[in-house]
Amino acid sequence: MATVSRVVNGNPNVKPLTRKKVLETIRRMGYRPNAVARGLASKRTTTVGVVIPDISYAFFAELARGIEDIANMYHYNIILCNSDLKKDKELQLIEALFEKQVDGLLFLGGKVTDEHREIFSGSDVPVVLAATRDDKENRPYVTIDQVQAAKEATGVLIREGHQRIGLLGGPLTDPIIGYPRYLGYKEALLESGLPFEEKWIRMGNYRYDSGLKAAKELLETEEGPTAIFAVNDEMAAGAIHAAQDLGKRVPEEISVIGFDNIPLATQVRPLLSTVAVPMYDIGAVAMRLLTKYMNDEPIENNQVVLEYRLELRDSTRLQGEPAH
Amino acid sequence: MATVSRVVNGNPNVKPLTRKKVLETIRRMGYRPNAVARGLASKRTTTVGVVIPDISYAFFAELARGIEDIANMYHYNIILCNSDLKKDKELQLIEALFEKQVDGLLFLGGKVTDEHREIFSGSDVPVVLAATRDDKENRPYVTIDQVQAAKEATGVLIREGHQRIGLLGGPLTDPIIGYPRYLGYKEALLESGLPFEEKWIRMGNYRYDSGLKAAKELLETEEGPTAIFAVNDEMAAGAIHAAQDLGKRVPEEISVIGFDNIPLATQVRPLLSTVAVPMYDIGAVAMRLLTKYMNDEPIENNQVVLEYRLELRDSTRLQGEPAH
DNA sequence: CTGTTAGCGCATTCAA
DNA sequence: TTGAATGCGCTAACAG
Repeated sequence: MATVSRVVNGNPNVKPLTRKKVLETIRRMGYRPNAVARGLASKRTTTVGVVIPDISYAFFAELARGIEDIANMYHYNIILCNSDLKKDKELQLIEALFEKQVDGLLFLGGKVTDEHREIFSGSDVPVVLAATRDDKENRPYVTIDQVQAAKEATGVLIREGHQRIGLLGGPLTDPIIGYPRYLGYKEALLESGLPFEEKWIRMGNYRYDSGLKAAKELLETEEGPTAIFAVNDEMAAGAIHAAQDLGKRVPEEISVIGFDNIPLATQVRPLLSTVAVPMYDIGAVAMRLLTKYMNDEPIENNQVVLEYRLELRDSTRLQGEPAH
Repeated sequence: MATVSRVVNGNPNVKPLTRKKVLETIRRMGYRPNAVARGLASKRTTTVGVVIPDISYAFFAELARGIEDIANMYHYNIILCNSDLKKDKELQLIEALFEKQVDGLLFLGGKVTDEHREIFSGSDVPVVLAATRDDKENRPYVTIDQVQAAKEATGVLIREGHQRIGLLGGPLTDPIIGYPRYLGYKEALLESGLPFEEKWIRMGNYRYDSGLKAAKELLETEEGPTAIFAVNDEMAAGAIHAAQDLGKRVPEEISVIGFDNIPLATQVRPLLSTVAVPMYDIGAVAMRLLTKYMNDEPIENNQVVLEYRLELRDSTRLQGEPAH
């Protein structure tokens, strides 16, 4: 019995001939190791929990792919849970994941509250944040500099000479996307001495339809913006179509820049200029970092800020890529 | 100890006062049940395995959302695995999932081979197929009638009066999408007495870029098609843009119809006419069916064919919805 | 209604 | 290099 355990787990202390015989017998009997029993005995389940806002968003789907690929590479499985960004659901899911004895947890894109911190620190399971961060406590994360990126995106419109730049934002209560990207927009305007006007700001829910609708409102007003920064690509695509529906040409009359660089960005005409966020990499790097924690590998940097890139295509007029 | 187990599992055979005391103590101690131990003892893990081609495809992401929602509703967790439609990877994943003692398995959108059948029947874990089927063995599935739907989509173009109808297909070796949708296209043409020409057929990989490229080739040829049926929306969107890039107006000069009705269909101009596939429902119904198997509930129908719907928007000229 | 007992299928000592 | 014994934390009879 112990010997079988040894060969199944690749323990070298088995005579080659014995190993061969065991393997043969395993094959013949169709023996399948019970990972649950193994998990109970070894206290390792080789599965990690992933709490993600909504897998049906292109952004998170791509991130999840990065996570799963790396997990698979290190022989982990992932238990995937949609949180819809609801705190109570998040908490309940994390609890359930801990009960299932996951070896690690990836928490994506939600706000980290005291309740999160309490449940996280009540366990010795490593937790890595992805596409979010905890600015109060020191917890490992992988993300990008949202404020700076939003600032640069807005900067593109400014350098094109626009004086009236609108914002298609997300809820300011969203500390992960909505607020920082709003902040970047605001800072860019203020630093350039351009007017920052509430009336050129509309909040959406990150979906195409909300972008379409909000952009229409913006563009229909007197003295409306001549350029729009949307905090994600879906809304930006909506803005392009809103402009077109109103008979305005993009980018000749209206410039639009988005954020994320989801596939949709190259599936609209004109091609959408945007901030290319390394979605897959955020997931992959976060998962890799988590494996280091789970296997007690040395960790040089547990708070990684990935690079983004301005991807200027045809919905803006500026050419080339500015340094940043 | 047994009493604690009873209150944790909601067993009614506990005196209310005792229950209260146990609950109180649990809270005070911060006791967290170990689901792995429970799984070993009870032989139920309340987790199901999901093998899916690629979660970063909008189609499967939406399906996965349906699965997870219903799983969550019935207090199951899902272990999500991307197979990339590779048989060996699928097999290996299924094996790993069985080792982890999943209570059930959802197998999505891959071809079911003899090797699949062997591994499936070598276990008593219930398996439900979603967005695919096994036409050789009698296994539960949830899907739509691909051939008929493709036939109707093609029929829309035929009724518009087109004589030269092109196909943007998938690999004919793909028995789930590529082949049946090709078949529907072919049957529709033949039944209408229209020419079925190889030269009007291009195979893509379901991605936007391949649709764009293939459609360009098709539309640039002499005597090219005046209408295109793409077997999925991404390629259809590519076709719309290919036409536009060539200076042809959609739908005035070229009609395009897609398949799936992913969000992209309403995020291009003109809005894409397509076959609305109930992606979320396929996932949800499949998961619900699986819960019935896992809980030994009576099952009236274990091979469900869901309804699709023609969603005629602006990339075709036909109005309204034909009966089917 | 509650406590006692015996596994669940493994990994992990410890001896041999 | 191998086998025997122990226990991981729980559920499921069973007895009381």
